[in-house]
Amino acid sequence: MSVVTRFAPSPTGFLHIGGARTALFNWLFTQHHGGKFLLRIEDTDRKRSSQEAVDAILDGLRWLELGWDGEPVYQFAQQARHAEVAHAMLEAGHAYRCYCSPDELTAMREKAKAEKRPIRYDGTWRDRDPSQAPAGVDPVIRLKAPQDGETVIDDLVQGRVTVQNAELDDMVLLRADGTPTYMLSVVVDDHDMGCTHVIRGDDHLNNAFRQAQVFMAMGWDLPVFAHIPLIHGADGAKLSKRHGALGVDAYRDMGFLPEAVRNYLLRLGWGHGDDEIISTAQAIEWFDMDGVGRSASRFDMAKLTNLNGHYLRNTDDARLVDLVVPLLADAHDSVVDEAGRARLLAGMAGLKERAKDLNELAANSVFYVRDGAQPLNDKAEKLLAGDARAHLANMANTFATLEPWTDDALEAAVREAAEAADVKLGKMAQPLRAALTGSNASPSLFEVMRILGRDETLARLRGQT
RNA sequence: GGUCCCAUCGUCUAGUGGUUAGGACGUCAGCCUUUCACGCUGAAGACACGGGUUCGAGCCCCGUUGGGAUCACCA
Repeated sequence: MSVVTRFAPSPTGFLHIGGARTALFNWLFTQHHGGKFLLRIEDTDRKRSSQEAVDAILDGLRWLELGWDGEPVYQFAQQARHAEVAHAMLEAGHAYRCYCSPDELTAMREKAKAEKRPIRYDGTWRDRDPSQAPAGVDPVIRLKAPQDGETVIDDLVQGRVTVQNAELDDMVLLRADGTPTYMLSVVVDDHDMGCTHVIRGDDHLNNAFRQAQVFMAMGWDLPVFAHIPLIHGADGAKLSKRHGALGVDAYRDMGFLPEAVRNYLLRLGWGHGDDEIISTAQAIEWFDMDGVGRSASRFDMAKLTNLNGHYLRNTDDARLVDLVVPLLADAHDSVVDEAGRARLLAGMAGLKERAKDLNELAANSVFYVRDGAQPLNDKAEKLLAGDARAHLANMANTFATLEPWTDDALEAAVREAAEAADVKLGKMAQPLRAALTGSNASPSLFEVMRILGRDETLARLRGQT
């Protein structure tokens, strides 16, 4: 039997990091087993669903490179089918009409709460004859759930979980207005889509029991469930916007690479021995549910950042240039021309060693693409205080006739000058760096000068004197 | 509150009855070095607690404590 999984977000907001991990696990699971990864948009809550959210989720999945099979299924469009199943259950005696008003139900709950009894529907209409129905009340259809025995879920992550049927009440399948509830829709859609595995957040574990009852009432095969633990914020509390429950687009904007985010999310709650850096191909080969832990994990921005730095350093220079050029234009007001692009490409190896994310990479790259005297940051300003500018002028004269224009020759010239002036190399090099890059930190000074070329180097040095 | 789930360094985890409890991120120290990074070396740092079972328990059982999820005509 071929594996079919689905990712089923509600389009009520962006694709947050927890949803992204759920999608990743579903995707990896199907890639590993050679199955199909389907997408279902659970848009039955018309008030909270929006097309913008659908787009954001799709964009997020695309950015993470988690491709799905076929067209997304929109749950709202399946309404008639869901209602049909509810009526079939009614016919078969697995469901019944309930005429309780919302007020009555509220009163029922209040009473149960006051008496410290479990809060659940008391089955008022379960065995009552429909002839006793009050006039003018549209009934809901409730599941006629088994009252004795227990329901068992053999969960791939949580193990065998059992709940007494007496703990479960008769949930609503079809509302008074004839629309299906989520609990019904999920089951029907999972069945109709042929899902063999349902991999989702463990906030759904409790729902699984009632959903299992619907599957059984319809005589359908139960999918294999895998409820994966939720991701918490750094403080251990539920993920909130303050610490990571951002949309994946926010991580893209923070300059993270999709492969770094995937690797991080994979290791959050899943392990394979001591392995940390895991390529997507390797992940597909290794991934399975038995490696998934059962406890919630905390989101750690520092580790994501570290991983991102690793992937950045191992990314092809040309791809990084392509990623950085738009950032230079947008955030640094520097439109990159052909010459700038060539410098960027030449300097990228040195640049990428020093950045943790694309934004930092772009910021550190600006000096390569902005011609002329560089604006100085505070530390660069200090480096050029005192007699430093005089050294600059001397060095410029030396460089004017230096041959060949190579890292080694450049370094030799600067070392010689430092010796002649009887100062340490740093004393000579740092002011040069400040003038050339506008900063106190940069890639190798000699590499910078080589890439900038003689004319630009001289222009920048003389521009500061 | 009922039900369900969870519990190894600050964080992510390895560990399935016998280990000096391992790795990674982070932290600290040092090396490298023209700066900043990278890299390298080293250090500190954990089995929540209490009972069992066993020759022996981080691993098995029970309880306690702590955390989480869920209890709608939302999804």
